[in-house]
Amino acid sequence: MDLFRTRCASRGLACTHQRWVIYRALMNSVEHPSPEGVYEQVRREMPSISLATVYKTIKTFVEVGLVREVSPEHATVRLDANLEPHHHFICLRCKAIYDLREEDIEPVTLRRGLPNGFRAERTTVEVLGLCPKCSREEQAN
Amino acid sequence: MDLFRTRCASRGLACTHQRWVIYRALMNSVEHPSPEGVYEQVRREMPSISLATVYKTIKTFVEVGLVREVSPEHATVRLDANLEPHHHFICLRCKAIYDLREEDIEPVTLRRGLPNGFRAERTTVEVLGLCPKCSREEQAN
DNA sequence: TTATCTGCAAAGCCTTTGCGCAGAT
DNA sequence: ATCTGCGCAAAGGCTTTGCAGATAA
Repeated sequence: MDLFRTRCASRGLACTHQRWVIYRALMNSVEHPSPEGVYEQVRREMPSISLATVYKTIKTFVEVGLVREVSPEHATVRLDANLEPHHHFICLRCKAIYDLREEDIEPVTLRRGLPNGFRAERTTVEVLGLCPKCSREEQAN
Repeated sequence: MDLFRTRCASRGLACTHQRWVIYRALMNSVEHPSPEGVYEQVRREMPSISLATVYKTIKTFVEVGLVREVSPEHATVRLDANLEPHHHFICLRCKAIYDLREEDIEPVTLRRGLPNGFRAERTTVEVLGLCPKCSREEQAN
């Protein structure tokens, strides 16, 4: 709680009850909830909270780096007619997606296997970085 | 074109001009277009096509396996309060996301480096499969 | 006290759906 | 000829926004 207070202060955020409850919901969840899921959870403790507040708060948290989105790099649906197994390079700046051939990446191996009961089917690797164009433009700044 | 005709036939799909143009747009694009992007592209050749048709066709193609979505495994936004570098296991059945500790996965290495001009910043691995619960339920069927 | 935040309701995407006509088999 | 697919417009989700009252600093 004090930690949360400090973290808000250092980012110039007001430490409100709503934000604290939402933050706790995020910290305590192991299942990577959706905004709706956060809302459900928070509502148990604070039935009057609005979904809009949850969305706004999540956005704020992501912006100040208190929370991350899972794989949000390519924001909208993207299509791939290449059905061969392969991996992707995603440009963090322009969101372009490039194919990486599977042979170009060392096979991913799990060091101690998955926890009991989990069954892996396939593995994909996302390399995040800057494409040539964005890399150049970034340097120009 | 004949290949496309065959592929449609084998899946019981009518081989229409619209589908052919959309399929070509997908095959010829290297940038993993969004549905909007496909629409833009297709419209150059067929200005009368409707966005709804593009969506329907894409959905059909994905269903019959002619095309894939890039990382559609966890359909909606998912949040992560764990800011440490780590990877994810995604259950293909229930879409649950579990953390995999970074130390449990061999570091990903690029066999021959990225093409010229690309700069990598970080790499994330997604292991796709079945979680214990879904694994059990799948076997029960 | 002043600036920021919350809740509400309305608006904005993106995507899907229903239906009648057109086109493929 | 029959069945499937297309285009249109309308509806459906999810997410964002504007504003007035409430709360933190």
